[in-house]
Amino acid sequence: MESILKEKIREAVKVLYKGDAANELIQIQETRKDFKGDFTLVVFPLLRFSKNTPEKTGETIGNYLTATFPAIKGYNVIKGFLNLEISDAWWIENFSKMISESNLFGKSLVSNPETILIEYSSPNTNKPLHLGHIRNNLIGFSLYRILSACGHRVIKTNIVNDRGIHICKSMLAWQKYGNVETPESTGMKGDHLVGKYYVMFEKEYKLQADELMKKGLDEDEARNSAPLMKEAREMLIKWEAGDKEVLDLWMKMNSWVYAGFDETYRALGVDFDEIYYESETYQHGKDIILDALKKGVLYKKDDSSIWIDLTADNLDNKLLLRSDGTAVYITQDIGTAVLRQAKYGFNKCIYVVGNEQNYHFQVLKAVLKRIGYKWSDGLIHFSYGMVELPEGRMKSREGTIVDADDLINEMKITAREVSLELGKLADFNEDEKEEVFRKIGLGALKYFILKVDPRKNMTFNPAESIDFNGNTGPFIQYTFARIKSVLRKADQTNIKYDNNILSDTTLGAKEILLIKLLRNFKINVSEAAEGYSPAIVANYCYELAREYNQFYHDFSILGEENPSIRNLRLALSEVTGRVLGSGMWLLGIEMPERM
RNA sequence: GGUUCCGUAGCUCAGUUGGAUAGAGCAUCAGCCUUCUAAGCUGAGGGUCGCGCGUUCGAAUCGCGCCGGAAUCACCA
Repeated sequence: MESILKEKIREAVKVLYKGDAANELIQIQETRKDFKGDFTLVVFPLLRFSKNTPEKTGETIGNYLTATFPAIKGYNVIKGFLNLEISDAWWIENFSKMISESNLFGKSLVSNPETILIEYSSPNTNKPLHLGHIRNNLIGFSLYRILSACGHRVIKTNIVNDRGIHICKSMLAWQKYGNVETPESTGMKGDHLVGKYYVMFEKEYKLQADELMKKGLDEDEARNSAPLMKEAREMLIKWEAGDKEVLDLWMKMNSWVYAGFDETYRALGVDFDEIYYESETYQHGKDIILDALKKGVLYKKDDSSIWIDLTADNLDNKLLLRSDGTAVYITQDIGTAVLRQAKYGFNKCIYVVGNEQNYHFQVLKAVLKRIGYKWSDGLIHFSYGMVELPEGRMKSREGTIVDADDLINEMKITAREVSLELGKLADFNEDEKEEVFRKIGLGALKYFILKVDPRKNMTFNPAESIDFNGNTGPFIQYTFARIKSVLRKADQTNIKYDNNILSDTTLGAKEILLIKLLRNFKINVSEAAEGYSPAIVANYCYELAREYNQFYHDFSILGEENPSIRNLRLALSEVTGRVLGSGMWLLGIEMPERM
């Protein structure tokens, strides 16, 4: 409609004022709720053609449009704003198309489909996943769905940080204090078991360092010479040298962790097409760096460490390989990126990684560019914000880390409590009930996190996250369940709706409002894709649910006497349900039929 | 100190190609279930959009300068 209107207005300017209005001068927007009308033309930019007052210009154009364009039934001018009123018949025709549409997002939204690789999750194998990972996973997975829905080819990948000194720490602690504990023997989830030993290492290590400081060493010396730290370093050297005993232990403990991660991923409903392991890609990164050194892009210091000078890019000199030849963090990212490009030939590679690593990704991009990879322009660091608690940042030292598994369980428990209290599922069996509780608990958690602009830091308030009223996932799920209930009842009473809404059906203001909102779905999805923001979809779903609830409250659907109006209302309900379901699906949120 | 990001109601957040009287939810107060699911709906109070200057017919939105907060600037990952 907007584009047709623009065309008509352009024509009006030509006929009325002999002017040629450029596209950006014709500003159409939806009329604000408190004014009469559907679409509004901002007339200020057109005054240069009319050479008249804003009011007079608005009236002249309004008259012209009403006379020549049947879809416009009237207009009013307030200050410099021309509010156009659209005929019911036009809305009905528009809505009728939506009813029969099978694909609500429209895969054809994008004219140039791209191959997009998306990396998210990126866990370390020494600790279980926490709240920060949850945000990361949810954003990454939702972006995958949104970009796919727009017609792109999207590959979900994960890079697992499975090597390094931090991994050795948990291995060493397990060896020393573990009493050969296993997930089976303890009943603990593997990632939690390994995490326990990582914490144990840090505790013992700190005791040793404190002891040495009492003996007069300064902090750095104490940290470096603590026996545990020395042992961990020796273990890393053995690992890099391929020591069988160390490798066996490493593989055993990592396999415990992976089993634990898989469980958490399954609970969250996220997955990957390909998982990369740092232990498999860092060597490739080293080769690339050594190769680039030969070409003279990099330089070697006297201690034989390898560096790149990025001062021309407004960055620093950056270390790429240590003096002992071992890899640093960025080494593996270089290797991984090259491997991925070779395999998939991506147009874009989106890294869903926290904003604390902004500098790292600037460097990564600059390094790849300097080495000569033109595709490095397609690397995008999707820098999402930190999750903080009401009392500040999560700190492992203070034990304020919110564990992912715990949180998911708590959400399910809360959902169970609330549901049982309301007692609407009396005829469900236990499994069916649990399934609903799961959907609601996870829906609440996912929506709570995804409704916030991903780029901003957010505060996670546990008390608010378990509130299922207002702007929450369960509110939207409830609206959906309510719609399903109406449709079931319609079915039982043999009231069928059909696609043919009579064009002379009278529309109420609320009904027009709903139609307008529904047709905005696609626009919101493509905006979410362009801006990499699931929050746009989340907030859209909320607005639609709220609007529908008002409509539901104000009007009877099944009780409506006039069959064509009843049919329209049923169709509105059905399409609203479909759009809510699709929108929430894009966020990875499941919708219960009843709750 | 350099770089990047952020600052909107008591709290959590929406709000951009600059547009009309800045919106929700939570919390507080007052109402609505004999009728399609009350996890809902209606109403009230609550704002110098951090501060100042500038650009413009028009600024929460753009520019500059302050103030406040976060992240980062490792031979850690």
